[in-house]
Amino acid sequence: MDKNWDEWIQLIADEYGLNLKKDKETEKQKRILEAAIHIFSEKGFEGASTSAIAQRAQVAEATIFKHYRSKKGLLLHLVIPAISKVATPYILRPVLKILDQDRPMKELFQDLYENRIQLVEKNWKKVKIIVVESLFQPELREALQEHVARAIYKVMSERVEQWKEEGRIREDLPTHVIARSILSIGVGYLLAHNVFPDVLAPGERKEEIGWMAEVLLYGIAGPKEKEGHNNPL
Amino acid sequence: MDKNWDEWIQLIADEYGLNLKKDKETEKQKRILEAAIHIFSEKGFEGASTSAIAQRAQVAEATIFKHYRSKKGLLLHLVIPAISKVATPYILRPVLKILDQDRPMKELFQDLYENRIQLVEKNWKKVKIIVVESLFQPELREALQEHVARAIYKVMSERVEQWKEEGRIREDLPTHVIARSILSIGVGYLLAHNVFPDVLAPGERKEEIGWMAEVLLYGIAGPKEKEGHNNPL
DNA sequence: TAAAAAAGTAAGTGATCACTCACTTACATT
DNA sequence: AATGTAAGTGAGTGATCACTTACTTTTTTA
Repeated sequence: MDKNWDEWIQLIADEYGLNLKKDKETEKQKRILEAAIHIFSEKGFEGASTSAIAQRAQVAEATIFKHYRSKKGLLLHLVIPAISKVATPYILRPVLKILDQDRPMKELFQDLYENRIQLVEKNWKKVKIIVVESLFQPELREALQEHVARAIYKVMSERVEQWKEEGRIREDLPTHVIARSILSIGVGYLLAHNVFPDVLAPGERKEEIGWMAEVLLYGIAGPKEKEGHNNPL
Repeated sequence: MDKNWDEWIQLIADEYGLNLKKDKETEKQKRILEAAIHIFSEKGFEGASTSAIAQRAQVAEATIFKHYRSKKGLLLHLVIPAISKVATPYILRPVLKILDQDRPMKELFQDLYENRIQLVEKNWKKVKIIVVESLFQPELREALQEHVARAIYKVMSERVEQWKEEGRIREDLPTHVIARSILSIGVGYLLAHNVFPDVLAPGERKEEIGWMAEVLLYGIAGPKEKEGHNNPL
């Protein structure tokens, strides 16, 4: 969340007429945003038509353009505030609170996964829009990479290195590998449950999350395979 | 790859006029397919226009419709054969060959990741099209889930259960959790490298894959955390 | 080699797209 | 109560969309 981020947002805001302080939102504006989230996430940005959004929001099509200037302006009005929030203290605090507790790592990762999975699933439509659209709009992808991925990585790697010193995490693994592994296990769960349910995701959530933390910390190797392993113990 | 799959393909083939045996492909047909892969993967299905594809393929727009009937027919002509192949002996054999070797698990997973990551990266454009479009086209998603995800899961779970008996994999973890963990680590690498490069993916591939297998098998916990763990040894 | 079939295309088609314009309505300010 | 401003809209606009038709060229077949 450096200065470039704010500058970049201001550029986008000027170009697409975002009002960054959204205190004064009309009833109809709220309906438009809700409809846009629904239809963008269901059809994708290009597949969604402004007339369909207007119809769902029960407003005239012209009203959309009055407030958001263009279809892309409408998209960014949904996406930019959401992205901004992610690296924000408000969203990041629960993570820090969890990570900085002096408890067994397993409980800690369970809480972390529980917390972030809830957050993603509650905002699944927006997340889907952001992820898909970042595949096609380079500026969005760069913003996500530079300001969200980097911020998350920073928080994670700080903790990882501290844990290494305390002997709670293996010292022989590169920090970026550990950070990516933590994320991979979580993303894998989300993909399995939200994109291909029923196949890779049969269990209860609480229990599943327990297994995730278990695998992350102790791996899947059985006794036969562990014999030869250079255990740091 | 059961009977329903073949029936489903036949239905789609009839509706969209796919010729499932693509022995007789014209020079121009190849150019159209190449152009379609390029433009679909860059702009998405809805964002791609048939005129742009025709232009890139250096053919008249009508030629596309002569061969593929509709835009969606063109998409499915790319996507269905690719999906069909995945659960096919030709594509699956290398996996079985790797998994059924009597070698240390770590070497085995390294080879598995190496092999599959190469396959995905070589076909990255097609993979991107299939993944994104399956988010928006329910029939495509169901086909992927029913026939690819299930097939992969079957192969994986058979091996996992065998390994459990041999003591090479922990017996206390549910099979689906192990299968998903193996996939998650691989998918995490692919996402990091192909969607957000430069941030989570700084190392050499060979080395990275080594770390992936290491984490998968032995976890990230340090000596302090391992003390209390119910090690199956 | 003549006829049939397939490949290929130029020039359209109506439908739908994002977006604008001219205008009315609602509301806050003084 | 008058006035300025923002909210909201019906009826368009040209551009572009996927797709068709009527036709020519190339290849295959008998």
